Amino acid sequence: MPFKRDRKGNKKEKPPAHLKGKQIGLYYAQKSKQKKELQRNRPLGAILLSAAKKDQIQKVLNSTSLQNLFTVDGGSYDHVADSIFKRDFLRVINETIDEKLMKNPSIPVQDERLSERLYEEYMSKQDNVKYNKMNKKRKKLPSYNMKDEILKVVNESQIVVISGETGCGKTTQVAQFILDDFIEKKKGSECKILCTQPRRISAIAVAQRVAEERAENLGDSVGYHIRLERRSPRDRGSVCFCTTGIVLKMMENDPSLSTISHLILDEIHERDVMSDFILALIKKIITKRKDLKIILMSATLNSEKFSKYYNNAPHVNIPGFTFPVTEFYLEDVIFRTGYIFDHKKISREKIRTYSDFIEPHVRQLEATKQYNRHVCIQLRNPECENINLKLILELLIDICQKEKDKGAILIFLTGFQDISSLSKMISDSGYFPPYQYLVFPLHSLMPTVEQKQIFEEPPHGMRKIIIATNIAETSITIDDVVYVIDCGKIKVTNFDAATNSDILAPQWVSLANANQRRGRAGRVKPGICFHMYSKAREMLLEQFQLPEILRKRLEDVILTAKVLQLGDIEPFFRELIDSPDPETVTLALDLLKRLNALTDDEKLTPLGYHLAKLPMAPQMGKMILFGAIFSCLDPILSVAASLDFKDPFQLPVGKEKEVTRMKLELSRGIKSDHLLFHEALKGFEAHAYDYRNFCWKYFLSVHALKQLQDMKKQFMEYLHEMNFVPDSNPKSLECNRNSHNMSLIKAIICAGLYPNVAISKVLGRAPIWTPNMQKLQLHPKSVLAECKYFDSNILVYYRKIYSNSYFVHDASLIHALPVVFFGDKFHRFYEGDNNMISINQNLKFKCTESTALIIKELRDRFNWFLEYKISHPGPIIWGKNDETKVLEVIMELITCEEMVLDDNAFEDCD
DNA sequence: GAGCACTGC
Repeated sequence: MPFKRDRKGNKKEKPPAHLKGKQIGLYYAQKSKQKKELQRNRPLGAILLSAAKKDQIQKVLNSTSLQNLFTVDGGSYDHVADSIFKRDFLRVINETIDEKLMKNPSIPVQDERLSERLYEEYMSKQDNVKYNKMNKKRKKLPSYNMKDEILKVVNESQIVVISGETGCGKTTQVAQFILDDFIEKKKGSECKILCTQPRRISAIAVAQRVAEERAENLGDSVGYHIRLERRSPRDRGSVCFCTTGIVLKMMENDPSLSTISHLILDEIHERDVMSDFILALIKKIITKRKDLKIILMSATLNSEKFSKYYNNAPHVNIPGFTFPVTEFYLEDVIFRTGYIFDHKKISREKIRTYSDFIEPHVRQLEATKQYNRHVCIQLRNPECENINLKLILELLIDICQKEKDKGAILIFLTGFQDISSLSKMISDSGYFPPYQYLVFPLHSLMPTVEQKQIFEEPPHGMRKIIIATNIAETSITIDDVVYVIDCGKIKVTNFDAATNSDILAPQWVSLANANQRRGRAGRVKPGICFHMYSKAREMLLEQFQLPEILRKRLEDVILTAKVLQLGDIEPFFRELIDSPDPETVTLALDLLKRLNALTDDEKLTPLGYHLAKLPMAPQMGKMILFGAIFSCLDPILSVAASLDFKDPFQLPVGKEKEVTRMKLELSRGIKSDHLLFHEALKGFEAHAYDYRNFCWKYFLSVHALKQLQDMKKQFMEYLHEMNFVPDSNPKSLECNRNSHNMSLIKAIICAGLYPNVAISKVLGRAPIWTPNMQKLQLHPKSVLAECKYFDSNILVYYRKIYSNSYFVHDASLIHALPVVFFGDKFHRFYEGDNNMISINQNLKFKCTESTALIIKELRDRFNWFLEYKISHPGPIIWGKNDETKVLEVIMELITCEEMVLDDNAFEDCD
């Protein structure tokens, strides 16, 4: 065979002599495609079971009679023993929400004595000094002037849209107007208001503020309810501020919100999935509950859209009040700083597109002589549209030297890298000595987000500079900001149905974002905002960011819809304000069917029913159910909570290397980010008295760990309520018989995360690939990224996001058997003389015929058992009867495999 | 030799 050598000197096959020019290229393309195909088809390894082991398994299989317990009967579930589970499950799959609403009418509460008492209490408060002092402040709010108009509209119609900008006071006042009106009319007992907020902190903060205005403590007429935390107000004559998710969960049991008189949905312009979802549910509810009042509150910009959605519901607009903020654009910044942009090589086409866009604007500037020639030349350079940290630094220096007001400066950037670089540039520049400037990088991963200092007034003679992501747009509010520098970009994850993956990319902000950023400069006095984009660019900005429902995977949303008994998904999605892409819907339905959460005709399975009830992504739900069955819950709860909420590690600027080192130390050589999360929580929970030192040492967020610990408890309560565990303590012995078995825990992680499997072609080497040979990279934050040698070629992961390339953010190295036992679509086949098995066609393993048969039987037996257990929830009783024998065999195989392969790995290393 | 928007049950 003819060879030639490639650039690296390796032998390379020559193309046939008759091929010329382009054909040679095509020949090589074909070759590489074939090579990829070959790799795709290559088995990942061999599965070996000794004859003695097989004998032992066969004995267990012969001695148990589990298959008699369960026969599938075409969806009627007659075989399922009568139980609470069966009753609830059948109701959810067979009844529609409309039928449920009919059965659940509201009972108006009229308690004259209570109303009288509430009235007396309210009247006596009118002389309260503190109350009156607060009232004076309230009366200055723009919304206060519109009290009568708001009450009139709310009285006259079932649905009202109230719009107003920040500072108008709608969030704190509207609920109080309604409540006080009821009380004054001696109808206080008939009023029970629920008011939603999109974020946890705002629910608490608003409740505290309102209680203060009423000169009361939380728990009287005002309370809050967020996940894992609540201060309920009195039952009647009250307002409860809660997160949107809480209301959605309430509706699972009581879709008509039968005890509520008023539902206020605040900040609906943010268009998060949950509030969009509730908006659609309201349409169904209002026809059955004519007495329920709905008040929708949004920013002014898109309030019309909501009014139209409800058949032109009446709309009240409240003028806002903030201090004026002067706006400047890139033109002004270039003028001020005299900055000169570099010239970078870009394609001719991009130059032309840019020039078509900017030329009319620059010509106009030239004609009006608003700016000098320099500005016009610079604007014509396409480079001026990229984020330029040097220019931002020069602007910052200019502000500090020339502007008289010494208020705080807030800079919006897109991500960790930029924030970190700009912080370094600021301290290296020499213009910002630490005794005059307090510089705070602000990012969800940075420890500064938990520092009080950011909110406080700086010491005399010092000035705050905050460099933040969009976290400072809504989540974190710093009052004394006077200058805002807005880079004009924002990072957003979009789900891409074509590649079935999330894409994280910077894009231009929407006008709504830009307004919000600008508004951050005018909270206490007049401010200045610098937008780092031209007036021409502003003309092209979208009004709003894409609503979340168009950017997300839809598995969770579909499960929620199912458990709310909304029937077929597509008709319901069509009723939403914006309907998601059908392709994304299909992908989500397919995955739910593969997880065995939905049947082929889109009905919830018993497993799906449990997954829908659990407050987490379905993969994590499956994981904790398996953790309960295999009695290794505590570690699995830690993993599930961390993956579903957030990993507790922080990343201080400039400490990247050290964080990596400490993570490796904590992971003790186990190649799994998931087990690292478990170690973090284990350490935190073990150091009851000096957890702060532990957290400090390993760069862990105390706040995040506490919340994760609470989530574990909550998950346990759900499992207990579902009757999968005997009590609700995550640490209880019955639930943790096997919690020391790391191989088992990794196998259960695999059971939850499957089909998110990645493989490396060469044992122990990066790069890694999807089974369909898409190239992946381990994210540098993963402990596996540092790993020089893998002792297996299979790993499972939860998050895969495309940014510069496809990054796997968290991973665990696992061996073959967990995939073989817990993966779907098991096949046995021959390749030549070799007996093979495959999972989902794309993960192949060699093995003998008898091994394949015995594994298949074990798998079938386990799946029977699983299906039985899921539809007959009850704690597993170990060692007493047949049911645990199959589990024990599987566990033993999984554990042995790891030990054998570890030895092989050592030999390979030598 | 790498790099990580933000919420929520």
